Amino acid sequence: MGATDLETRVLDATKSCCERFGMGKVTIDDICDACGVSRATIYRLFPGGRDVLFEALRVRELTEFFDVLTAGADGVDDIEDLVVTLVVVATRELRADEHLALMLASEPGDVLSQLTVDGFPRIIRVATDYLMPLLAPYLDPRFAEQLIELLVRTVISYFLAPSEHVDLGDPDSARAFLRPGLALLPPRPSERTFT
Amino acid sequence: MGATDLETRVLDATKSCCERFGMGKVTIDDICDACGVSRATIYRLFPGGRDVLFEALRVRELTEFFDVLTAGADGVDDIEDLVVTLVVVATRELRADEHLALMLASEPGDVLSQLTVDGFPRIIRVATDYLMPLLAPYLDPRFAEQLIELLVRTVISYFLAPSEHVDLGDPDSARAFLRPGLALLPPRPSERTFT
DNA sequence: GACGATGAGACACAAACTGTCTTAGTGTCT
DNA sequence: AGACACTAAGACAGTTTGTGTCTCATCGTC
Repeated sequence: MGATDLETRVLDATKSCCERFGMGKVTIDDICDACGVSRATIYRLFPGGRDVLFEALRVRELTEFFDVLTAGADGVDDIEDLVVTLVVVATRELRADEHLALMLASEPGDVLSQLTVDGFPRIIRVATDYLMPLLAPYLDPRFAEQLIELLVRTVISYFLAPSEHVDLGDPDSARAFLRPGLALLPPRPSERTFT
Repeated sequence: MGATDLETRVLDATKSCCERFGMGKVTIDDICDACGVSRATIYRLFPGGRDVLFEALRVRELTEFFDVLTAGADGVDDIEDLVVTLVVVATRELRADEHLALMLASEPGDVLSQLTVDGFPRIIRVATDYLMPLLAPYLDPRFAEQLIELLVRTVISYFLAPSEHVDLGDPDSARAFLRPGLALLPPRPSERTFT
Protein backbone atom coordinates (compact mmCIF):
# COMPACT_ATOMS: atom_id res chain seq x y z
CA MET A 1 0.00 0.00 0.00
CA GLY A 2 1.12 3.57 -0.67
CA ALA A 3 1.90 6.46 1.64
CA THR A 4 -1.69 6.48 2.81
CA ASP A 5 -4.03 3.57 2.65
CA LEU A 6 -5.73 3.34 -0.72
CA GLU A 7 -9.20 2.89 0.72
CA THR A 8 -8.67 5.90 2.93
CA ARG A 9 -7.61 8.01 -0.02
CA VAL A 10 -10.65 6.99 -2.02
CA LEU A 11 -13.03 7.68 0.85
CA ASP A 12 -11.39 11.05 1.55
CA ALA A 13 -11.78 11.96 -2.11
CA THR A 14 -15.40 10.85 -2.05
CA LYS A 15 -16.05 13.00 0.98
CA SER A 16 -14.47 16.07 -0.55
CA CYS A 17 -16.29 15.55 -3.84
CA CYS A 18 -19.56 15.35 -1.93
CA GLU A 19 -18.79 18.68 -0.34
CA ARG A 20 -17.88 20.29 -3.65
CA PHE A 21 -20.62 18.96 -5.88
CA GLY A 22 -23.26 17.50 -3.62
CA MET A 23 -23.70 13.79 -3.25
CA GLY A 24 -26.09 13.47 -6.14
CA LYS A 25 -23.67 15.02 -8.61
CA VAL A 26 -20.54 13.09 -7.77
CA THR A 27 -19.44 10.58 -10.38
CA ILE A 28 -16.96 7.78 -9.98
CA ASP A 29 -14.66 9.62 -12.39
CA ASP A 30 -14.78 12.73 -10.19
CA ILE A 31 -13.51 10.61 -7.35
CA CYS A 32 -10.83 9.05 -9.53
CA ASP A 33 -9.60 12.50 -10.50
CA ALA A 34 -9.68 13.67 -6.90
CA CYS A 35 -7.50 10.89 -5.56
CA GLY A 36 -5.53 9.87 -8.64
CA VAL A 37 -6.81 6.34 -8.70
CA SER A 38 -8.17 4.44 -11.65
CA ARG A 39 -11.76 3.40 -11.94
CA ALA A 40 -10.84 -0.26 -12.00
CA THR A 41 -9.25 0.13 -8.59
CA ILE A 42 -12.33 1.70 -7.07
CA TYR A 43 -14.55 -1.07 -8.37
CA ARG A 44 -12.05 -3.61 -7.11
CA LEU A 45 -11.97 -1.93 -3.72
CA PHE A 46 -15.73 -1.50 -3.42
CA PRO A 47 -17.36 -4.32 -5.36
CA GLY A 48 -20.87 -3.18 -6.09
CA GLY A 49 -19.75 0.26 -7.15
CA ARG A 50 -21.24 3.59 -6.27
CA ASP A 51 -23.72 2.46 -3.63
CA VAL A 52 -21.20 0.33 -1.80
CA LEU A 53 -18.65 3.13 -1.89
CA PHE A 54 -21.05 5.63 -0.37
CA GLU A 55 -22.14 3.10 2.20
CA ALA A 56 -18.53 2.58 3.19
CA LEU A 57 -18.11 6.31 3.60
CA ARG A 58 -21.15 6.53 5.87
CA VAL A 59 -19.90 3.65 7.96
CA ARG A 60 -16.50 5.28 8.32
CA GLU A 61 -18.00 8.61 9.35
CA LEU A 62 -20.23 6.89 11.84
CA THR A 63 -17.49 4.88 13.50
CA GLU A 64 -15.25 7.93 13.60
CA PHE A 65 -18.04 9.74 15.35
CA PHE A 66 -18.31 7.11 18.04
CA ASP A 67 -14.57 6.80 18.40
CA VAL A 68 -14.44 10.47 19.28
CA LEU A 69 -17.51 10.22 21.46
CA THR A 70 -16.27 7.34 23.57
CA ALA A 71 -12.87 8.98 23.87
CA GLY A 72 -14.65 12.09 25.16
CA ALA A 73 -16.42 10.06 27.83
CA ASP A 74 -13.31 8.25 28.90
CA GLY A 75 -12.73 8.05 32.63
CA VAL A 76 -16.22 9.12 33.68
CA ASP A 77 -17.23 6.56 36.26
CA ASP A 78 -20.60 7.69 37.53
CA ILE A 79 -23.65 6.59 35.62
CA GLU A 80 -25.34 9.97 35.71
CA ASP A 81 -22.19 11.83 34.73
CA LEU A 82 -21.60 9.29 32.01
CA VAL A 83 -24.99 9.72 30.41
CA VAL A 84 -24.76 13.50 30.63
CA THR A 85 -21.28 13.50 29.16
CA LEU A 86 -22.26 11.25 26.30
CA VAL A 87 -25.20 13.46 25.41
CA VAL A 88 -23.22 16.68 25.65
CA VAL A 89 -20.20 15.45 23.73
CA ALA A 90 -22.34 13.86 21.04
CA THR A 91 -24.33 17.06 20.60
CA ARG A 92 -21.21 19.18 20.36
CA GLU A 93 -19.65 16.75 17.96
CA LEU A 94 -22.67 16.92 15.69
CA ARG A 95 -22.66 20.71 15.80
CA ALA A 96 -18.97 20.89 15.00
CA ASP A 97 -19.19 18.52 12.05
CA GLU A 98 -18.63 20.75 9.03
CA HIS A 99 -19.12 17.96 6.57
CA LEU A 100 -22.46 17.13 8.09
CA ALA A 101 -23.46 20.78 8.01
CA LEU A 102 -22.53 21.14 4.37
CA MET A 103 -24.40 18.01 3.36
CA LEU A 104 -27.37 19.00 5.45
CA ALA A 105 -27.48 22.33 3.67
CA SER A 106 -27.05 21.04 0.15
CA GLU A 107 -28.97 17.78 0.26
CA PRO A 108 -31.28 17.84 3.27
CA GLY A 109 -33.40 14.98 2.02
CA ASP A 110 -30.65 12.42 1.83
CA VAL A 111 -28.99 13.43 5.05
CA LEU A 112 -32.19 13.55 7.05
CA SER A 113 -33.10 10.15 5.72
CA GLN A 114 -29.74 8.87 6.92
CA LEU A 115 -30.25 10.38 10.36
CA THR A 116 -33.86 9.44 10.92
CA VAL A 117 -35.11 6.71 8.60
CA ASP A 118 -32.96 4.60 6.31
CA GLY A 119 -29.72 5.07 8.18
CA PHE A 120 -31.21 5.04 11.64
CA PRO A 121 -31.04 1.33 12.34
CA ARG A 122 -27.34 1.37 11.61
CA ILE A 123 -26.83 4.30 13.92
CA ILE A 124 -28.53 2.39 16.70
CA ARG A 125 -26.49 -0.68 15.95
CA VAL A 126 -23.17 1.15 16.04
CA ALA A 127 -24.17 3.19 19.07
CA THR A 128 -25.05 0.00 20.89
CA ASP A 129 -21.76 -1.63 19.95
CA TYR A 130 -19.79 1.34 21.22
CA LEU A 131 -21.77 2.34 24.29
CA MET A 132 -22.83 -0.97 25.77
CA PRO A 133 -19.35 -1.60 27.18
CA LEU A 134 -19.50 1.79 28.85
CA LEU A 135 -22.92 1.31 30.40
CA ALA A 136 -22.64 -2.39 31.18
CA PRO A 137 -21.02 -1.85 34.59
CA TYR A 138 -23.98 0.19 35.77
CA LEU A 139 -27.08 -1.15 34.09
CA ASP A 140 -28.95 -4.24 33.19
CA PRO A 141 -28.12 -5.02 29.54
CA ARG A 142 -31.69 -4.96 28.31
CA PHE A 143 -32.28 -1.65 29.96
CA ALA A 144 -29.00 -0.25 28.68
CA GLU A 145 -30.01 -1.02 25.13
CA GLN A 146 -33.26 0.84 25.56
CA LEU A 147 -31.47 3.76 27.13
CA ILE A 148 -28.94 3.99 24.30
CA GLU A 149 -31.69 4.02 21.73
CA LEU A 150 -33.55 6.71 23.61
CA LEU A 151 -30.44 8.85 23.99
CA VAL A 152 -29.63 8.54 20.29
CA ARG A 153 -33.15 9.58 19.33
CA THR A 154 -33.05 12.46 21.76
CA VAL A 155 -29.68 13.81 20.69
CA ILE A 156 -30.56 13.62 17.00
CA SER A 157 -33.90 15.28 17.51
CA TYR A 158 -32.52 18.15 19.55
CA PHE A 159 -29.67 18.55 17.10
CA LEU A 160 -31.93 18.79 14.09
CA ALA A 161 -34.50 20.98 15.78
CA PRO A 162 -32.94 22.85 18.70
CA SER A 163 -35.20 23.64 21.61
CA GLU A 164 -35.56 27.03 23.19
CA HIS A 165 -35.66 25.42 26.62
CA VAL A 166 -32.89 22.89 26.51
CA ASP A 167 -29.36 22.97 25.15
CA LEU A 168 -27.95 19.47 25.09
CA GLY A 169 -24.56 20.92 24.24
CA ASP A 170 -24.46 22.55 27.67
CA PRO A 171 -23.64 20.23 30.60
CA ASP A 172 -25.85 22.01 33.13
CA SER A 173 -28.80 22.25 30.82
CA ALA A 174 -28.35 18.67 29.71
CA ARG A 175 -28.10 17.44 33.28
CA ALA A 176 -31.21 19.29 34.34
CA PHE A 177 -33.03 17.90 31.34
CA LEU A 178 -31.87 14.34 31.89
CA ARG A 179 -32.08 14.15 35.70
CA PRO A 180 -35.76 13.20 35.99
CA GLY A 181 -35.13 10.21 33.75
CA LEU A 182 -31.86 9.35 35.43
CA ALA A 183 -33.56 9.26 38.82
CA LEU A 184 -35.62 6.35 37.54
CA LEU A 185 -32.60 4.28 36.61
CA PRO A 186 -32.91 0.79 38.03
CA PRO A 187 -30.32 -0.17 40.58
CA ARG A 188 -27.05 -1.60 39.36
CA PRO A 189 -26.89 -5.29 38.65
CA SER A 190 -24.42 -5.67 41.48
CA GLU A 191 -26.78 -4.01 43.97
CA ARG A 192 -29.78 -5.86 42.67
CA THR A 193 -28.31 -9.17 43.72
CA PHE A 194 -28.51 -7.95 47.33
CA THR A 195 -32.19 -6.91 47.42
CA MET B 1 -43.13 40.69 -15.21
CA GLY B 2 -43.12 39.42 -11.62
CA ALA B 3 -41.73 40.84 -8.42
CA THR B 4 -38.23 40.58 -9.83
CA ASP B 5 -37.40 40.47 -13.49
CA LEU B 6 -37.60 36.95 -14.87
CA GLU B 7 -34.24 37.12 -16.62
CA THR B 8 -32.63 38.38 -13.43
CA ARG B 9 -34.11 35.52 -11.45
CA VAL B 10 -32.86 32.98 -13.95
CA LEU B 11 -29.37 34.46 -14.03
CA ASP B 12 -29.23 34.65 -10.24
CA ALA B 13 -30.22 31.02 -10.05
CA THR B 14 -27.61 30.11 -12.63
CA LYS B 15 -24.96 31.91 -10.64
CA SER B 16 -25.87 30.22 -7.40
CA CYS B 17 -26.03 26.81 -9.06
CA CYS B 18 -22.55 27.39 -10.45
CA GLU B 19 -21.29 28.07 -6.97
CA ARG B 20 -22.97 25.02 -5.51
CA PHE B 21 -22.18 22.46 -8.19
CA GLY B 22 -19.53 23.96 -10.40
CA MET B 23 -20.30 25.21 -13.86
CA GLY B 24 -19.75 21.88 -15.53
CA LYS B 25 -22.29 20.13 -13.33
CA VAL B 26 -25.16 22.56 -13.57
CA THR B 27 -28.11 21.37 -15.63
CA ILE B 28 -30.95 23.44 -16.97
CA ASP B 29 -33.26 21.60 -14.63
CA ASP B 30 -31.11 22.58 -11.67
CA ILE B 31 -31.61 26.18 -12.64
CA CYS B 32 -35.33 25.67 -13.12
CA ASP B 33 -35.60 24.22 -9.63
CA ALA B 34 -33.52 27.02 -8.17
CA CYS B 35 -35.67 29.82 -9.54
CA GLY B 36 -39.03 28.14 -9.95
CA VAL B 37 -39.23 28.66 -13.67
CA SER B 38 -40.07 26.10 -16.30
CA ARG B 39 -37.61 24.84 -18.84
CA ALA B 40 -39.64 26.21 -21.71
CA THR B 41 -39.30 29.69 -20.27
CA ILE B 42 -35.54 29.47 -20.03
CA TYR B 43 -35.23 28.35 -23.62
CA ARG B 44 -37.56 31.14 -24.69
CA LEU B 45 -35.57 33.67 -22.69
CA PHE B 46 -32.21 32.44 -23.92
CA PRO B 47 -32.69 30.99 -27.39
CA GLY B 48 -29.75 28.74 -28.02
CA GLY B 49 -30.00 27.16 -24.60
CA ARG B 50 -27.25 26.44 -22.19
CA ASP B 51 -24.41 28.21 -23.94
CA VAL B 52 -26.39 31.39 -24.51
CA LEU B 53 -27.56 31.38 -20.91
CA PHE B 54 -24.03 31.13 -19.56
CA GLU B 55 -22.87 33.78 -21.99
CA ALA B 56 -25.59 36.08 -20.73
CA LEU B 57 -24.45 35.50 -17.17
CA ARG B 58 -20.86 36.37 -18.05
CA VAL B 59 -21.97 39.53 -19.78
CA ARG B 60 -24.01 40.56 -16.77
CA GLU B 61 -21.16 39.93 -14.37
CA LEU B 62 -18.82 41.88 -16.57
CA THR B 63 -21.03 44.93 -16.91
CA GLU B 64 -21.75 44.85 -13.19
CA PHE B 65 -18.03 44.86 -12.62
CA PHE B 66 -17.53 47.95 -14.74
CA ASP B 67 -20.55 49.68 -13.26
CA VAL B 68 -18.94 49.39 -9.85
CA LEU B 69 -15.53 50.31 -11.19
CA THR B 70 -16.64 53.50 -12.91
CA ALA B 71 -18.69 54.46 -9.87
CA GLY B 72 -15.55 54.03 -7.78
CA ALA B 73 -13.61 56.38 -10.06
CA ASP B 74 -16.34 58.99 -10.09
CA GLY B 75 -15.17 62.56 -9.52
CA VAL B 76 -11.48 61.90 -10.05
CA ASP B 77 -10.41 64.64 -12.44
CA ASP B 78 -6.69 64.20 -12.83
CA ILE B 79 -5.44 61.78 -15.43
CA GLU B 80 -2.80 60.21 -13.20
CA ASP B 81 -5.16 59.90 -10.26
CA LEU B 82 -7.77 58.47 -12.56
CA VAL B 83 -5.55 55.73 -13.92
CA VAL B 84 -4.29 54.83 -10.46
CA THR B 85 -7.81 54.78 -9.06
CA LEU B 86 -9.09 52.58 -11.85
CA VAL B 87 -6.29 50.10 -11.34
CA VAL B 88 -6.66 50.02 -7.57
CA VAL B 89 -10.44 49.77 -7.54
CA ALA B 90 -10.47 47.12 -10.24
CA THR B 91 -7.89 45.06 -8.38
CA ARG B 92 -9.78 45.30 -5.13
CA GLU B 93 -13.02 44.47 -6.86
CA LEU B 94 -11.52 41.34 -8.34
CA ARG B 95 -10.12 40.28 -4.99
CA ALA B 96 -13.43 40.84 -3.26
CA ASP B 97 -15.43 38.89 -5.80
CA GLU B 98 -16.46 35.75 -3.94
CA HIS B 99 -18.18 34.25 -6.92
CA LEU B 100 -15.06 34.64 -8.99
CA ALA B 101 -12.95 33.13 -6.24
CA LEU B 102 -15.24 30.14 -5.94
CA MET B 103 -15.28 29.53 -9.66
CA LEU B 104 -11.55 30.00 -9.88
CA ALA B 105 -11.08 27.40 -7.20
CA SER B 106 -13.48 24.83 -8.55
CA GLU B 107 -13.02 25.26 -12.31
CA PRO B 108 -9.75 27.05 -12.93
CA GLY B 109 -9.60 26.06 -16.56
CA ASP B 110 -12.84 27.65 -17.63
CA VAL B 111 -12.40 30.78 -15.58
CA LEU B 112 -8.82 31.37 -16.69
CA SER B 113 -9.89 30.92 -20.25
CA GLN B 114 -12.55 33.55 -19.73
CA LEU B 115 -10.05 35.94 -18.20
CA THR B 116 -7.19 35.44 -20.58
CA VAL B 117 -8.19 33.82 -23.86
CA ASP B 118 -11.72 33.17 -25.03
CA GLY B 119 -13.37 35.83 -22.95
CA PHE B 120 -10.60 38.35 -23.20
CA PRO B 121 -11.75 40.20 -26.33
CA ARG B 122 -15.08 40.85 -24.70
CA ILE B 123 -13.44 42.16 -21.58
CA ILE B 124 -11.46 44.59 -23.70
CA ARG B 125 -14.59 45.60 -25.57
CA VAL B 126 -16.59 46.26 -22.43
CA ALA B 127 -13.69 47.98 -20.72
CA THR B 128 -13.29 50.26 -23.70
CA ASP B 129 -16.99 51.08 -23.77
CA TYR B 130 -16.97 51.99 -20.10
CA LEU B 131 -13.60 53.69 -19.73
CA MET B 132 -13.25 55.65 -22.96
CA PRO B 133 -15.70 58.31 -21.76
CA LEU B 134 -13.61 58.73 -18.61
CA LEU B 135 -10.29 59.03 -20.42
CA ALA B 136 -11.48 60.97 -23.45
CA PRO B 137 -11.09 64.37 -21.81
CA TYR B 138 -7.41 63.77 -21.23
CA LEU B 139 -6.12 61.55 -24.00
CA ASP B 140 -6.08 61.05 -27.71
CA PRO B 141 -8.69 58.37 -28.46
CA ARG B 142 -6.31 55.99 -30.19
CA PHE B 143 -3.88 56.24 -27.34
CA ALA B 144 -6.64 55.86 -24.77
CA GLU B 145 -7.70 52.58 -26.32
CA GLN B 146 -4.17 51.23 -26.13
CA LEU B 147 -3.89 52.38 -22.54
CA ILE B 148 -7.14 50.71 -21.54
CA GLU B 149 -6.05 47.44 -23.07
CA LEU B 150 -2.71 47.61 -21.32
CA LEU B 151 -4.31 48.40 -17.97
CA VAL B 152 -6.74 45.51 -18.33
CA ARG B 153 -3.94 43.12 -19.14
CA THR B 154 -1.89 44.39 -16.23
CA VAL B 155 -4.66 44.22 -13.65
CA ILE B 156 -5.66 40.72 -14.68
CA SER B 157 -2.10 39.48 -14.68
CA TYR B 158 -1.29 40.88 -11.25
CA PHE B 159 -4.60 39.61 -9.92
CA LEU B 160 -4.01 36.06 -11.10
CA ALA B 161 -0.36 35.98 -10.11
CA PRO B 162 0.35 38.55 -7.41
CA SER B 163 3.80 40.08 -7.38
CA GLU B 164 6.04 40.30 -4.35
CA HIS B 165 7.10 43.79 -5.40
CA VAL B 166 3.87 45.47 -6.39
CA ASP B 167 0.39 45.47 -4.86
CA LEU B 168 -2.04 46.99 -7.33
CA GLY B 169 -4.69 47.01 -4.63
CA ASP B 170 -2.64 49.55 -2.70
CA PRO B 171 -2.81 53.14 -4.01
CA ASP B 172 0.76 54.06 -3.13
CA SER B 173 2.24 50.91 -4.56
CA ALA B 174 0.09 51.19 -7.66
CA ARG B 175 1.07 54.82 -8.20
CA ALA B 176 4.75 54.08 -7.85
CA PHE B 177 4.37 51.21 -10.27
CA LEU B 178 2.41 53.21 -12.81
CA ARG B 179 4.20 56.55 -12.63
CA PRO B 180 7.01 55.79 -15.09
CA GLY B 181 4.44 54.97 -17.71
CA LEU B 182 2.20 57.84 -16.79
CA ALA B 183 5.07 60.29 -17.21
CA LEU B 184 5.14 59.31 -20.86
CA LEU B 185 1.49 60.16 -21.42
CA PRO B 186 1.11 62.34 -24.49
CA PRO B 187 -0.26 65.80 -23.83
CA ARG B 188 -3.97 66.33 -23.76
CA PRO B 189 -5.74 66.82 -27.04
CA SER B 190 -6.64 70.36 -25.96
CA GLU B 191 -3.00 71.13 -25.27
CA ARG B 192 -1.78 69.50 -28.41
CA THR B 193 -3.72 71.86 -30.64
CA PHE B 194 -1.54 74.63 -29.22
CA THR B 195 1.89 73.13 -29.86
C1' DG C 1 11.57 -13.75 -14.36
C1' DA C 2 7.12 -14.60 -11.84
C1' DC C 3 3.73 -12.35 -9.06
C1' DG C 4 0.16 -9.21 -7.23
C1' DA C 5 -1.53 -4.85 -7.72
C1' DT C 6 -2.65 -0.76 -10.35
C1' DG C 7 -3.60 2.19 -14.45
C1' DA C 8 -5.60 2.76 -18.99
C1' DG C 9 -9.18 2.22 -21.64
C1' DA C 10 -12.76 -0.53 -24.59
C1' DC C 11 -17.36 -2.02 -24.16
C1' DA C 12 -22.62 -2.47 -23.65
C1' DC C 13 -26.09 -0.94 -21.12
C1' DA C 14 -28.63 2.47 -18.45
C1' DA C 15 -29.47 6.97 -17.04
C1' DA C 16 -29.40 11.80 -17.66
C1' DC C 17 -29.45 16.03 -20.18
C1' DT C 18 -30.66 18.82 -24.12
C1' DG C 19 -33.50 21.29 -27.03
C1' DT C 20 -38.05 21.32 -29.26
C1' DC C 21 -42.67 20.72 -29.13
C1' DT C 22 -47.63 20.60 -27.56
C1' DT C 23 -50.96 21.29 -24.10
C1' DA C 24 -53.37 23.48 -20.51
C1' DG C 25 -53.72 26.94 -17.08
C1' DT C 26 -53.41 31.86 -15.52
C1' DG C 27 -53.96 36.60 -15.57
C1' DT C 28 -54.69 40.95 -18.29
C1' DC C 29 -56.75 44.01 -21.47
C1' DT C 30 -60.63 45.48 -24.18
C1' DA D 1 -67.20 37.51 -21.97
C1' DG D 2 -63.57 36.74 -25.28
C1' DA D 3 -58.97 37.47 -27.24
C1' DC D 4 -54.43 37.78 -25.89
C1' DA D 5 -49.73 37.02 -23.98
C1' DC D 6 -47.25 34.41 -20.95
C1' DT D 7 -45.91 30.47 -18.39
C1' DA D 8 -45.81 25.67 -16.20
C1' DA D 9 -45.87 21.01 -17.16
C1' DG D 10 -44.31 17.47 -19.41
C1' DA D 11 -43.82 14.31 -23.72
C1' DC D 12 -40.39 13.43 -27.06
C1' DA D 13 -36.10 11.98 -29.89
C1' DG D 14 -31.37 12.40 -30.09
C1' DT D 15 -27.24 12.90 -27.78
C1' DT D 16 -24.21 12.79 -24.11
C1' DT D 17 -22.68 11.10 -19.89
C1' DG D 18 -22.15 7.69 -16.32
C1' DT D 19 -21.98 2.84 -14.75
C1' DG D 20 -20.10 -1.53 -14.10
C1' DT D 21 -17.41 -5.26 -16.25
C1' DC D 22 -13.84 -6.64 -18.78
C1' DT D 23 -9.10 -7.11 -20.83
C1' DC D 24 -4.50 -5.87 -21.27
C1' DA D 25 -0.20 -3.30 -20.41
C1' DT D 26 2.72 -1.56 -16.80
C1' DC D 27 5.08 -1.25 -12.53
C1' DG D 28 7.39 -2.61 -8.38
C1' DT D 29 8.58 -6.52 -5.33
C1' DC D 30 10.28 -10.76 -4.31
